[in-house]
Amino acid sequence: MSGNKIRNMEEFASVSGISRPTVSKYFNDPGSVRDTTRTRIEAALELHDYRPNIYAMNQNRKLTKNVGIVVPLLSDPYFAEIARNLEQRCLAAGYRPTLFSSHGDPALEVEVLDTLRSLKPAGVLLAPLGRASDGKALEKFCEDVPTLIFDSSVDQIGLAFVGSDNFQFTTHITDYLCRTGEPPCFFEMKTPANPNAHRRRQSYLRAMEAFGHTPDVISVEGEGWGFEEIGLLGGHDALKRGRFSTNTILCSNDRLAIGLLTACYEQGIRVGRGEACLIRVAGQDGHPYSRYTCPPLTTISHNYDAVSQTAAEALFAAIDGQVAAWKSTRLEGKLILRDSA
Amino acid sequence: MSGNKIRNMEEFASVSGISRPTVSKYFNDPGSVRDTTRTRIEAALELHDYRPNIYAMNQNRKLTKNVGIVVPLLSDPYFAEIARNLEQRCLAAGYRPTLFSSHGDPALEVEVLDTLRSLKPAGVLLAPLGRASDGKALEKFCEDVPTLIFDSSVDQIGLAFVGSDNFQFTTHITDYLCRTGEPPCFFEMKTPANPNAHRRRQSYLRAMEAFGHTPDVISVEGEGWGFEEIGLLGGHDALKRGRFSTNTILCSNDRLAIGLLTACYEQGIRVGRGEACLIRVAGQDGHPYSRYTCPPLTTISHNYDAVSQTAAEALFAAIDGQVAAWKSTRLEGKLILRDSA
DNA sequence: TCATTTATTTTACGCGCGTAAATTATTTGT
DNA sequence: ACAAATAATTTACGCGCGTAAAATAAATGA
Repeated sequence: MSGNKIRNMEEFASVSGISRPTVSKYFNDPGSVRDTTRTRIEAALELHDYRPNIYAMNQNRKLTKNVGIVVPLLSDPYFAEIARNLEQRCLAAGYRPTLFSSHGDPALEVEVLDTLRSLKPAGVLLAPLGRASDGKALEKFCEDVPTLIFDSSVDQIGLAFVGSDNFQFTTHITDYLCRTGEPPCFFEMKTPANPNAHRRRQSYLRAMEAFGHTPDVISVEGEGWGFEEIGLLGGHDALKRGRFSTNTILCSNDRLAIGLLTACYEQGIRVGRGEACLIRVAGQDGHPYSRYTCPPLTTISHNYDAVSQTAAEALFAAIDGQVAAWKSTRLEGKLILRDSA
Repeated sequence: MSGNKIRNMEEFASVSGISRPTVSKYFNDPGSVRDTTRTRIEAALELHDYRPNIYAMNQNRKLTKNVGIVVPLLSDPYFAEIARNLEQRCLAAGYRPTLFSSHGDPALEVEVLDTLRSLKPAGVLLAPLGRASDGKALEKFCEDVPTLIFDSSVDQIGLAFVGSDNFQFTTHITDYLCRTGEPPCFFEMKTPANPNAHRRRQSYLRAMEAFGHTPDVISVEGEGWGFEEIGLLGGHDALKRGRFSTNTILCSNDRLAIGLLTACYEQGIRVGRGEACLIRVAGQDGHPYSRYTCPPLTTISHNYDAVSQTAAEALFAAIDGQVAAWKSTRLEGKLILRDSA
């Protein structure tokens, strides 16, 4: 930690009594040098706090240790949470993660990929914007950089896809709602940003048919990623116009549900499964804030840990040279019963 | 965009008919070359999509164009929003921002600073964890790297401090609450992570005295950054034990208020300013989700734009060599009246 | 037009490290 | 103790660019 300043690896090598190439080897993989050598290097490291210049390191390395993590919207706690999870797995595996957000903007998404390209990352964990993404740009990027797609799938690009099983999600929660009360209608955005939304609608329609009920989809207007606001405005509108055909509303996602709950509140409509409640509302995603809505939101939650782990491990395996055919992994969600439905 | 691949600046210089050092100059500052030269370079750029190797660039540059943005917890939408704002200002100013989160962990905060150091950034925008931060480490970092502290101040370190005026925040909203109903009691964490919390409590005490009311502070247990959970549990406890001396509760921050609102809901206590409401609840911060609580939360909001702008501009000025004495800028918040109080 | 200012080119060097090949030292197995 | 396997060292080169100094060219001004 103290001692005289070390300028470069050459100097550090000489003070530690090891040759520079060996020191270089150590920093690239501490396990690749002999125990006694490692001990001596680490002892010297304690005294002189030297760190290799990462720019010089990455300049010549065919493969950097960088991993890019890209999400559509970092201010969405769902993505923030999954990004955090992925970040820590990268660190644990010895990679240097860098976080990027597309901020809901396809042009920014392309810029992020461009920036990422110049970082020469060993791999990228990418959650695309979805429908609005520049498909060509994504595909080209995936050809150049080992990329694992997560959360929302776009064709068969990249190394693999890892996400949640939206069919299972919606089927499961629809089933629950049917068994415990009136069959639900489905509250969604007319033009969702995310392809998962389509799967959820389809799955709702199928499930309702399978259960012998008549489906009813309420698609509200609204563009962009301000889902709560869209749910709020669309909810107000639908409530005023008596658009909900049953007392149970399944929302396409939790953020929409959060907005709808606020609309219900503002119209004095009590939500929940109690006696005094007029309607039931359920969401999908297991959003970090779903616990704190009023009433707390019944939802079906992503398996954050499993999604992150599967995605990260698949990427690391690919980086390590383990070739595998493109594969789509969709993990099941878990029903979280709360007071809203 | 198409054309044959350019390997390095040498090749790009020759295809564009300009010397390499001039091309290098262009990439460091496009405005520093003659118009005709710039035009020719940009024309060549259209044809050959060359991008300088950032590692080679940064290796020898005394000052990179990197700017680090560090927040205590990126999954908190408040920090996510301010980080996004800062990020875009950096990009607009021609810097390369990189986002970091301490994830509420002092050890991680130190690690982040260590990582940042090796990035040789031109400057850093740092929102410290606060009380839990390793003060020595922060101070040392600020000596080595031009750092602007924002959100929560720690001594007089770094280039300057930019944040909100917590005294004004609390005084203002306390005043509002007193004028419109019963004077508020104050709901806070006993051991808050953030020094702003102390300022808010102090300010509440002063304001109450100034207005001739008796203050009442409810400090709830709970460690860490799960404020909603702390507000929920502490709220339940305080409600059960009749700890609130008035019908008006001012929370130390919005996330705590979100938890408290959920506790109220779960105990069947109607919140708001209407006839049927038993208590009023207000928050502080202008959290992105405060609009969607039930009832929507009355709060006093940070001036996100002004804080970001002031912070970013102060850092850029310092990077440009404009020396200025250490200074603390605290911006006023704006009262946002909603239904909760 | 000529001197002056400003931009560009040429030349040359170095940054800090990766990496490959050949050599030497150390460990391991028997 | 000796051969074989493994690790470390020496030597040497190159990556892609920044940057400084000197020479040259172009723009500017009177």
